[in-house]
Amino acid sequence: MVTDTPKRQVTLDEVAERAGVSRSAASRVINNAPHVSRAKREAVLRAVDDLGYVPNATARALATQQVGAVVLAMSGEDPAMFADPFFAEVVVGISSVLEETDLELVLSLATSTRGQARLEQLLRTHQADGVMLMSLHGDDPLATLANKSSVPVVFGGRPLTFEPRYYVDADNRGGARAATEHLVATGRRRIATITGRLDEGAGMARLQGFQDALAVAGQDGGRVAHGDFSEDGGSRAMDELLERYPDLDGVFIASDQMAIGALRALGKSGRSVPGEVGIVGFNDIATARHTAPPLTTVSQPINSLGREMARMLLDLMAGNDPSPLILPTRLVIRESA
Amino acid sequence: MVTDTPKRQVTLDEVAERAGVSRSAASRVINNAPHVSRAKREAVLRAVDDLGYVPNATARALATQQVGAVVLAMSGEDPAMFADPFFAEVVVGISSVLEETDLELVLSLATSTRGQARLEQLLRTHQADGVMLMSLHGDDPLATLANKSSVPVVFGGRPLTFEPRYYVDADNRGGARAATEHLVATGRRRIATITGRLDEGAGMARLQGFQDALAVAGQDGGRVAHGDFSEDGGSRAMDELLERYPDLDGVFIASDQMAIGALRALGKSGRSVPGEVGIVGFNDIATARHTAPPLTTVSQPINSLGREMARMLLDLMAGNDPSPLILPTRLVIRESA
DNA sequence: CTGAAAGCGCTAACAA
DNA sequence: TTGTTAGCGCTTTCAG
Repeated sequence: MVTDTPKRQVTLDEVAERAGVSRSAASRVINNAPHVSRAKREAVLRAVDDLGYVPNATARALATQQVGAVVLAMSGEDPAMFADPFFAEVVVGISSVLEETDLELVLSLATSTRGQARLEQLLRTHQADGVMLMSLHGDDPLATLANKSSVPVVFGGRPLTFEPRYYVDADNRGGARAATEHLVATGRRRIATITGRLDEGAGMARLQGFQDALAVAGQDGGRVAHGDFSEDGGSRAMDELLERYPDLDGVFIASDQMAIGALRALGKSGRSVPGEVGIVGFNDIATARHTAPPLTTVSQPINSLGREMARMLLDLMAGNDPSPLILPTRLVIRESA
Repeated sequence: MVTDTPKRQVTLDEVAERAGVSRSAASRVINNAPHVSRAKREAVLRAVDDLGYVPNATARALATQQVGAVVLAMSGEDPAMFADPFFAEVVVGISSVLEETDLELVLSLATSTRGQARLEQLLRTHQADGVMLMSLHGDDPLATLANKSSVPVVFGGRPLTFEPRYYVDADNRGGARAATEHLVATGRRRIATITGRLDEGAGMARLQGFQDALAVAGQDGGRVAHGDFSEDGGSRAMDELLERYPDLDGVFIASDQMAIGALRALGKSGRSVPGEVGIVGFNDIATARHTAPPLTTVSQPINSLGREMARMLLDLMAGNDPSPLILPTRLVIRESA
């Protein structure tokens, strides 16, 4: 027979009474603070056990002014974007470090204005002990808000408009440079790029990396078409590129999704990959291994990104002053370039 | 100039004082309860505005005994499994309905024993007003625990060991049946299956659907190999199938990931798809459109699954008694069968 | 319609 | 090492 969970909550007072000690003594035991005699400590523990006492987190939060939760907030107009496996992986990373603590993870996908307002409120009302902010677009008001918030905030990725004090980012620029250098090294001479959204830090950084590499190689970095990270966007951008630069022989594409779209467009135009044009993507999504041909791409340490964000936040909450982090990316060479 | 967020929290008392009313009156206004004169109401609202008052959620929670949060818990031994886009999509669905309410979403990935313990505690201590539970394996102790929990619980998918009172599930059995019927209808006569984990409801249901279809068609439903939903598992299972039934001409595979592995194994063995053997997968993951050949598969309404789980939970929390839901699946015919 | 007062369950000075 | 005493900020009877 399992002890049935009692309907009403067992309070600390009841435990104290049962154990024959004061409430504060009981409290000390629960939080294993010092200044409790061994005898009393054991009595309390026994009472806890008998009664099935479990501390009330809310009451504790009210008393300590600490919520016991951190929030991961992502803003953006399109709810569907969160379905990106990228986020799932980040969450797994974060979760794995939080699991070692007593903090809960609350997820806030702020898409609608309503959602944004809630997030804003969350930041103002100390409903969380810390905040992780991801994927801020353009001049997201959230960024400013977060900055003047009194709770610790760490950014995942860097917004365009300012450099946050605390952030962890992937080396997008370096990854893009490596990707482009690979194109150069394999003999491509008329290289173009399809960018991501340029109102996002990652989109811009990848464009810069592309240009860095071509500048160093002494090649023309002017062949650029704008995409939006989506498959269709990639396809459209590729069409545009093909029309403007029919003789291009290499393309660095700022996301694998776009690269998949581009592959389609390339196929329609009758170009062979990697024969006539080599392409390299970014992100190393699962599908990248199954396209035809398999995609050469840049892999990000997504899980680590989440992990490090969480660690940094914890550090911050502990009163330390951690340094920002930039995580290395890695070129994964497959067959498309 | 933006009003600076004051460091200390503005309390209701301060608002009341500023507005020249009692605290209870102020409280009523905030929660727009009746019995407040128009004049007072406006005075309070003005004070709120002037002071930048925002209610303290924790205090409110303590007073009302309502946390203002629901948790989405997923248990399972492998942290990586949460990286599955499936979960991301479910979360998006849930989030979209929660956004209309004032509830926060806390995410609990209980992988380690530590994590499980925390979840357990969460359930016992009323740290949430409701719980959504997903992907329970075998005889997960969580299931029992959740069942005798005093907070409303809705299941995503059905565990094997018992039929929960409240759940929303996809029609796995029906989907598998449709998939298999398609194989039959396209002339396959020696059809096998690769199952998922059979200690999961979905895995078992898909096997049953397979058998249903073959029984109706009067064919042999005995060609089965066991997989674990993973790509490698699918590949291994396909090898096994090929060895045992070299003449098979169709395979229903309980997940696209496994189907991808199977495709690889089939290629190695020199079989053509769909020429010599037709295959159909399950889930319609993004990659399914890009395999060679593109995968015929069963699509689940994942977003709706999340959505309906949230709705059902809300309903439950409102004191109603909703009926379980089974969401239809849909066969997506591409080129692999 | 209005306000006083009694909690919600826990923590943390402070005094003993 | 102990226990007493105030709170934390909000809600909610219950009289008026």
